[in-house]
Amino acid sequence: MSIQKPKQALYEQFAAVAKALGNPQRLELIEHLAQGPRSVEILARKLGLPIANVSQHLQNLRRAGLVAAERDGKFVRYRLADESVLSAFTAIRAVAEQQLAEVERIVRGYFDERDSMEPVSREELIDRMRDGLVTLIDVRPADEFVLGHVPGAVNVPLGELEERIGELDPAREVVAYCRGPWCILSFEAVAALRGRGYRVRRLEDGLPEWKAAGLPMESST
Amino acid sequence: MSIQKPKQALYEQFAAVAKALGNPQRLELIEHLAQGPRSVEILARKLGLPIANVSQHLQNLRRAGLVAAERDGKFVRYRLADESVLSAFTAIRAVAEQQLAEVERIVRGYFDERDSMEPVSREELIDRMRDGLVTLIDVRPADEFVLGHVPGAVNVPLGELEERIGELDPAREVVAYCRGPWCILSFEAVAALRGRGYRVRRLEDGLPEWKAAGLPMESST
DNA sequence: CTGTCATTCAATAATTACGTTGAATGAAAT
DNA sequence: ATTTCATTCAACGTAATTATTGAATGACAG
Repeated sequence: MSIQKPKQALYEQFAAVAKALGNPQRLELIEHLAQGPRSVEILARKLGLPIANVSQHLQNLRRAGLVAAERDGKFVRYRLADESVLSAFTAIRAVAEQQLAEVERIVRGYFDERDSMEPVSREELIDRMRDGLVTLIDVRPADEFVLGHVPGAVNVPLGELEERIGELDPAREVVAYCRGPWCILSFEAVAALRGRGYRVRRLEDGLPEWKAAGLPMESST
Repeated sequence: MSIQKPKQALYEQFAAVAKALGNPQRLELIEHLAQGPRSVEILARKLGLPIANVSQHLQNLRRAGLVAAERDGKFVRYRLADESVLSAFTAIRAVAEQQLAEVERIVRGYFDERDSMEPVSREELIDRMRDGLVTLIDVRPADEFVLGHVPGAVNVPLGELEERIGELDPAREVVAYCRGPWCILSFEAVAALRGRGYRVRRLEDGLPEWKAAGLPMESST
């Protein structure tokens, strides 16, 4: 029976991909790489992990074919190997969202806003931006912002939100986005601004999804 | 900083889903369950594994929220918890297909047909079936066939193909399908029939994808 | 050529995952 | 009640995964 062997081998290939995704740190790396290419050092700083550790995780991802790397002078620039990697990440997140009430509970537990946290869709945002009705803020750190952001967005990193709150017109609705639908930064921003009386909502997705949808990007180089 | 804790917890939830998918046996279980609910014993027979082992894998999947189980007399009927599980499986398979030339190589290595192995799309199949141009054969084992199949398909399990080859009209094109795009059964069937001079192709997907697309199903109860 | 910096490698220890075995449940049939 | 059968549990040894550490590479600057 020549059936068993290749079947096994195929499932092992598929499992290798899933196994590479089966680690919280690596998933976080993928979410960062979904925003654009990054060096090992930058990623290590973002995750707050030792460089050697991040390097190993990245090599793990590379062995599974999820990321690619190329040398750029002293740095090694890692990037997602393919759009299908983000699809897989998204699909896994979707399973978690649907199946694990746990996920909802975690976010709810920390951001106990009884009032509306319903997100804004990309389409709605585009419409309201065109009509000049909203202020769009990107609450990611400045270094991520310069590497790429939604056109028209103002960068207000979460840490600077308090001091720069005067820049925001209280008469206009504010929409905040960051790295993805479960990225904590935008939840915190919404909570903070709402506490100051602003009308504010989160964008349903983050930058990677915006990019994947083929919508225009802007970068400050 | 209240940011770290929930972020970690979220990525752990996502990783738990991927981790459950990161095992060849469990992926094979999911592919079987994508065809319909199954008992532990049936799955164990299909995979050729000890029952206790399969039971543990299924509980593993259940803990991650990928499958659900309900008692039915002496049996326990397992099923996919949600359509999103099949999406995740498909997305992971897509990454493997794109990234790992290995996958292509494995199949090619065992089925070294230089001539056209291009599959038939679902749409093309539906058209040609309506026009009565093709014989559609389901090469899965009979027990899987009776639990659900594409309307109009004839069940010719791979093992019976040789002896029942007379039932197939050599003047009509044959299309074979089985459990999924990489299911080995249909590759073997195509190779065997082509060796006998038949015009024969594989359906690009298998039954789970047909079902997921909302196309009609038929079962022989 | 030397020093510096980003990255990788190698070795270790702690933890977790895996398959196997035989016993324990739980439901149905005799 | 007892038997039978499907499933699960508990315990074990083996293997794989993980983070950590310090040393090794490889590229650039002076």
